[in-house]
Amino acid sequence: MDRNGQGELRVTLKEVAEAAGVSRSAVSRTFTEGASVSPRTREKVEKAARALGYRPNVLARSLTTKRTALIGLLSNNFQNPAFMEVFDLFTAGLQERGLRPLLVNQSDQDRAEASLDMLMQYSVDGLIVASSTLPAPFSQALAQTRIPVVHAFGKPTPPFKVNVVGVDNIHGGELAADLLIARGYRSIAFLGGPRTATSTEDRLAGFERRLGLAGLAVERTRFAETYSYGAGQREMAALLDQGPVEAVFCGDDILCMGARDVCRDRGLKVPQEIGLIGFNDIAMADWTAYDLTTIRQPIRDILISAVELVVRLVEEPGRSAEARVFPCQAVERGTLRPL
Amino acid sequence: MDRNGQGELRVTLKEVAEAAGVSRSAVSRTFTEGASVSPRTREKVEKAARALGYRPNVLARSLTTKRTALIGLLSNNFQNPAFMEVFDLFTAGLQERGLRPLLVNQSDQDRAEASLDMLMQYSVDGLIVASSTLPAPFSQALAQTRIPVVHAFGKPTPPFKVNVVGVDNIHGGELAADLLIARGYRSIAFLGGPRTATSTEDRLAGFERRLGLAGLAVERTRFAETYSYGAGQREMAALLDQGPVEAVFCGDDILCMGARDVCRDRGLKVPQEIGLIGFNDIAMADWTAYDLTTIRQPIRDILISAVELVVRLVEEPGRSAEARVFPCQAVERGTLRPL
DNA sequence: ATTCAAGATGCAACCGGTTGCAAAAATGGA
DNA sequence: TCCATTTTTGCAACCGGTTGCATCTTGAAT
Repeated sequence: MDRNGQGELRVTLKEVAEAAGVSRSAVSRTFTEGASVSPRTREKVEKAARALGYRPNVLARSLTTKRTALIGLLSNNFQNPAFMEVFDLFTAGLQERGLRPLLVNQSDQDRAEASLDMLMQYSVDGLIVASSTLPAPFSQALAQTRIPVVHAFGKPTPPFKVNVVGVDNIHGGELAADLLIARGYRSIAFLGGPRTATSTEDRLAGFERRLGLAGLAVERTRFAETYSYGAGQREMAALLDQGPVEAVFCGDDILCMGARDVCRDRGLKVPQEIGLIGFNDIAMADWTAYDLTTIRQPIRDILISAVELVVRLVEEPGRSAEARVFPCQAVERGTLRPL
Repeated sequence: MDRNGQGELRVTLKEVAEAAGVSRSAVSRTFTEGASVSPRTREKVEKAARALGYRPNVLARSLTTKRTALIGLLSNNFQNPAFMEVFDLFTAGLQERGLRPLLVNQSDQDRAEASLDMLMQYSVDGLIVASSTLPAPFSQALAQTRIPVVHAFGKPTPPFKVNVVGVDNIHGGELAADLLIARGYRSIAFLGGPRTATSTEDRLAGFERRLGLAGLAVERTRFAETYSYGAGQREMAALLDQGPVEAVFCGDDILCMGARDVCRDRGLKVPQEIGLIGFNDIAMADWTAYDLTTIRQPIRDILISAVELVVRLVEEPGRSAEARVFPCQAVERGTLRPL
């Protein structure tokens, strides 16, 4: 008795039917969009339901409808405060559409198939993976299951096997290079995120290419193993220890904030003595202690679009994969010297 | 056909039973802990299951077991980057126990009963509310449903009707006062979070009481309407505009960071010209740009305990409500002048 | 008043599992 | 080897809903 603390209190379809003096089907139909019920029956049912405090059990329903309205939300960036924005937009976007986010914390890389397993067990209707660096075994396993997936912040790379919404990181890297070139920086370093992430590769590739066109080269590169403040500090310290540079392009704002703080600690004036440029334009980039010049990624657009896409995929399973890419944009604040 | 993109691929109990040449019950039993199955049957079933890629449908199971292993996670702090820590610990803690977090973004205050409705519809086993300021209609509605609830970061106040795990905010306020008194500050202001939050009240109450014992009083108080950097900036600016103070106790680290930055912008040296003390000791408090002296709230302990408590409540529904309170602790960094 | 199509209703089967119960099989002791 | 126990197994009912189909109403048109 009363195993789950709700026990006898949980009102079911049957009880409402009895109270209203109609069949169970009638009750069910009252609560399903577009079903055929006479106003009089509906009236009776609704009254009884209200009186009893009836709430349809979505999970039982899902058994026959094959829809749970559950959307998996998988991320490995739980250390990154910037991701709060991502979660906020995601959950809000899903809720607006009557969907529910089932969160998966994939911070420890190994348990990938366990995560997938559980997502399947809960019959999520769709899955959004929010992570630039999607572990390889994952995409494979993912392809096995026929769950609609959209990879937010992923790389849109033909042939499009998996749905992606993100930005053109190569272009982002180019924008950063343009800015540094315009300001006359010549001795330039790159401090990126995880080396394996395609986003890191692309940002660096675009950056190098544009620098190359201007007859410049990246003088030194370092890669942080995670997107975290501490990692940014460590790599920046190491970078400076290897010798001076005029400017550094950080592959992520959080890294850039760490970097900026080691400059601060060492008495290196930004932007007078060293220039810094980040990537993302997270909310904190605007904080006056940092005031980061950075390459903006339209996070909001990406997330809204990702939610919209996953919903569409659920409704239209045959749909072929699609890539949606948004433009980056330079936003100038105070970490680069003026012209 | 193939409505949800998984379609015929989804393997069911029945198919496994047929493949293994046993009854459906046998299959069910091999997948339920502690059921009676002979090694030989289990072997056959497991083989068939593996071959077919069978995954039990947790939702169908929940129909009879009355357990979904879904734990609601409700918060209204989606703007606060500090909450990333909270989410990380929560999701990790739940996952460890084979539970799943169903996220609810309660940022817009009004839709409280809608959120509850949906939590009931999904038959969550339990609910964790992570928010110091639990909207009033909420606690009432919550009491109606018999869902086990633990209110993390809430106020443990007798008679304990609802489970709470948090800290003694009064004591926290006292610690802050002690620190300021010891450093000889005399003209002191308070910059708190939402006025309605009991946590704010308590921190201020403890703070004032201890100041009073030392013959001091809080000179000015201001309340931010949200826990955000921007709100901290605004209130600090307003506070300074009202006239100078020697030190300010911020009811939250995020507010304190905003406050510190308006000092920085106005050329007010911290801690030489003004002292600042925060509350929480979030990860960012340690960032060298801020280096906040603050009152530490043992977030990790609170969250681990909250998860553990909700699990216990699910297992033992009759259990009477409990309050778990952890101690605060002063952590001294660089925003208060030395002795 | 009669006819007929459209709409409303209930029955019963089903979704993918679990579980009480009784029968069947395995085990062990004498 | 035989009998009493214990374990294993399958049957069938159930969890809380949905839905195809056949039957019954209803209302409009004639």
